Amino acid sequence: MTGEPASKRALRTQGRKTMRKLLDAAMVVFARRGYHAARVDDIVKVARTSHGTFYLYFSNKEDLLRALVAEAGEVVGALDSSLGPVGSGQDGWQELRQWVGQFSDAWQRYAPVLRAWTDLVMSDTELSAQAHAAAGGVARALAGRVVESGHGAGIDPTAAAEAVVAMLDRFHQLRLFAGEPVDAGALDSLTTMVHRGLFGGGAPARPAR
Amino acid sequence: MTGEPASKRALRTQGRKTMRKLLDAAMVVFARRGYHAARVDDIVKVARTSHGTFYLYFSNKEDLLRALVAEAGEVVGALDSSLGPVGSGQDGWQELRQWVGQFSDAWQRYAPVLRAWTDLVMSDTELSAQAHAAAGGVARALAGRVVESGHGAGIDPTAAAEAVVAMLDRFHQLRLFAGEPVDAGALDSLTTMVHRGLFGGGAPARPAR
Amino acid sequence: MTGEPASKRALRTQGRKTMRKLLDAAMVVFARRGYHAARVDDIVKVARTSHGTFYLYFSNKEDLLRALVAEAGEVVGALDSSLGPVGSGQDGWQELRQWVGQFSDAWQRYAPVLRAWTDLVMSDTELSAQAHAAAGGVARALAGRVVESGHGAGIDPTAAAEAVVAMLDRFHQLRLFAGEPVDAGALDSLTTMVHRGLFGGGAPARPAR
Amino acid sequence: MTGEPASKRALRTQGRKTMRKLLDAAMVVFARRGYHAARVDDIVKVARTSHGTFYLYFSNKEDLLRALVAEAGEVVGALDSSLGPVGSGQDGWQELRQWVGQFSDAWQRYAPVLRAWTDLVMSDTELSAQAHAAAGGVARALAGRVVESGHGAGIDPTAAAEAVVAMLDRFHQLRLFAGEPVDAGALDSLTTMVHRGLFGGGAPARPAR
DNA sequence: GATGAATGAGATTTCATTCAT
DNA sequence: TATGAATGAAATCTCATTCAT
Repeated sequence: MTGEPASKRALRTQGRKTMRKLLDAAMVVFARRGYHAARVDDIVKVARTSHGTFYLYFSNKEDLLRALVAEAGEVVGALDSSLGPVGSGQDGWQELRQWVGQFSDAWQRYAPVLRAWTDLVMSDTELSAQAHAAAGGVARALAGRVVESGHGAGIDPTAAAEAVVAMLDRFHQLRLFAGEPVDAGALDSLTTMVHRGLFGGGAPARPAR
Repeated sequence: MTGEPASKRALRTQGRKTMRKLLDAAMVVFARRGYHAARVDDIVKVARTSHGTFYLYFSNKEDLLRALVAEAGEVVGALDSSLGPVGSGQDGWQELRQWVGQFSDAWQRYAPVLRAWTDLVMSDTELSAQAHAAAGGVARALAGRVVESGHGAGIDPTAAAEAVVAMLDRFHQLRLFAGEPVDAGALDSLTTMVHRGLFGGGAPARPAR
Repeated sequence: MTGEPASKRALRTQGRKTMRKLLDAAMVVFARRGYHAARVDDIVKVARTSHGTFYLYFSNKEDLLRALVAEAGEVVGALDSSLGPVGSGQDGWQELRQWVGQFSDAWQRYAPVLRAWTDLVMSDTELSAQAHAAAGGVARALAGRVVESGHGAGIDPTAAAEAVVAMLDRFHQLRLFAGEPVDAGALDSLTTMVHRGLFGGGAPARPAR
Repeated sequence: MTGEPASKRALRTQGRKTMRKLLDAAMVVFARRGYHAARVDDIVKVARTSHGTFYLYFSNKEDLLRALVAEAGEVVGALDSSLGPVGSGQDGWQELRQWVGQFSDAWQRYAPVLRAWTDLVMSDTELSAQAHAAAGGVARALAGRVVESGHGAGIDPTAAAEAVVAMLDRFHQLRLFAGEPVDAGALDSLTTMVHRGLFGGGAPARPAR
């Protein structure tokens, strides 16, 4: 909280490499133990560097996590703009499905960061609002599509979109932290549920009628 | 790490009262600071008792949290059996809605416990599986109703039910920890979404046309 | 150190019984864990009584140990006067042997107390002098016999006698705390050594000459 | 209870110095208060270092004591091989006397360690056997000389040797902890006693006759 | 006489962070 | 740039002793 992260300094090639080693090591350790249980000692051991070096690049443990969250944020932020219009037909389902897949990929890639983040957020009331806001970015994109689709009658699109993001997030958390995979079939099911729930998607392959 | 003191001892009236005071105080403190930031010292101060007394009843902070989780579990467990058949019509929506409301009430009542629990689970890989299993109980009840309703075509009912529970859980988390209310309107929206998504619920009151 | 041992109070039959239970229980616990590691809790559990009762009879843990030591002291003190004149012949050996045997019996009977006592003495410089003085009583008796025997030329009888007591004490300690028995043969050997060393005892059965 | 930190790490010059400071400080504190009463806090104060530093080098108080015991063990172990053949004449007495003197020097040098060790052993049944085994090393050397001298008839050399070591040990303990010196005269007396008792030593300077 | 709940001083231990080299 | 020894605030936990019933 106090010091200055060295992030301000212009880094030479070697410096960048060391910083990268620390970030990667942190991912590994956060994956293993979460944020609180992760000791700076563990991180520098995995990075094969020293305590002193750590504080050359980050002002403290939280600073490092924020750097990782920022990295993750760039990838996750891409979700804001990658969802096209979602119709009630097969095309709409496909559109939604690819977006869900993208979300899942991003989540899995940064799972340790998200885990650590959740861990930190739980201890820091102030951060909770931020987290809500962050999820909000993605949710807004979705809410827009719901309104646009015209099938959101009787539904508060903001709340619904938030809920969908919450669902995707927590679903991945539960499955992955318990060591169970998030397979394509599960993502199909979630997609279908959301498609029907918010975009007027019909029962799939209800051929006759 | 062990955890056993008080559990073994048969408690008299006074003992029970003191234990209750500690559990309640912990709820308060966990709500304020989360699990990790909560110090045993804070808890005993709120409970107006002493450090030593704490360890008379719980072997450590985690032991106390587990006791609270067990209490919460009884209330949450009631949700397993409180969801009746859900049809695609208005009645079905009502049934689902009351269940969602019940979930929301339980969640809000034990919000601090759930927050603390999440906090702890994040640091303890072993517990993650347990948490998944616990959520599974409620999810199974829902999955059963989905299958029974016959509108789950193209959906893996287990995954979908899990996802709904995940959604309700995380949605409450996001809103409440950010200090925003979970109002009836939002619950209506979630209900509608799920009703359409899993139980063939139509657009509400789409009378004419 | 502070309070008043209730020992002052005149005890009724029931009171005596409870006190006895506590003393016996303490012997058991001291035997198992030594003085420092013995918790008052252990003692009252073995005695099937309560914390409060303990302090009704003893002002603290040390007080109880002193009571046990006093008991042991009566038995050990008998050694002061039970050693008759020790000649250089077979009779002298017999006299010495019976005294050594008596010492051994007393020691083994109060082994837990002696162990606890040693434990306490180690932590309390002030008590060390007392312990020395106590051992001195027995040693003086022995020193007297050495002088009297006329075979102590070139030997400081006080130091020698002290050393013999030290030897008997520590030898028992080493053997018994290590779980090995102190058999008659070993006592015979020690007796012979001392008999030759201080009382002019010859090689046994040096018949001729 | 584990015990490992510093042992693993390779120490630089500074590290060694700090460790030495801690070991020396512990000797001082153990001498003043014994093992149980010695607080880690006291040790670091004497060593003019910090609490945290202590745990950088030792995993706990017991670990430190074991390190000291190991050091003392090297010195004491030298006694195993420093006793030459002991005849029944003046030369034999001299040989024995120098060995006794060596024992006394070693003991006095490590008195605080031995005191602490005794203190710890009293609380830990498991360690008692170890202590017995350690004493055994020195005792075996002595037993060998007894057998070799041919004057051990009627004596179990192992028991006798053990007893002599026990005597030397406890005699020093009693005297030193009580603040009384172990003077040369006392050591002469003990030597004479053992020489006569186990090696056929005659009455000293019984010139005529 | 007896009980066991309550106390709180004090002991051990951890670990994020600083600093001298 | 890098190192790792040193720091010390804070956290956990124990247990002899007191006290209300």
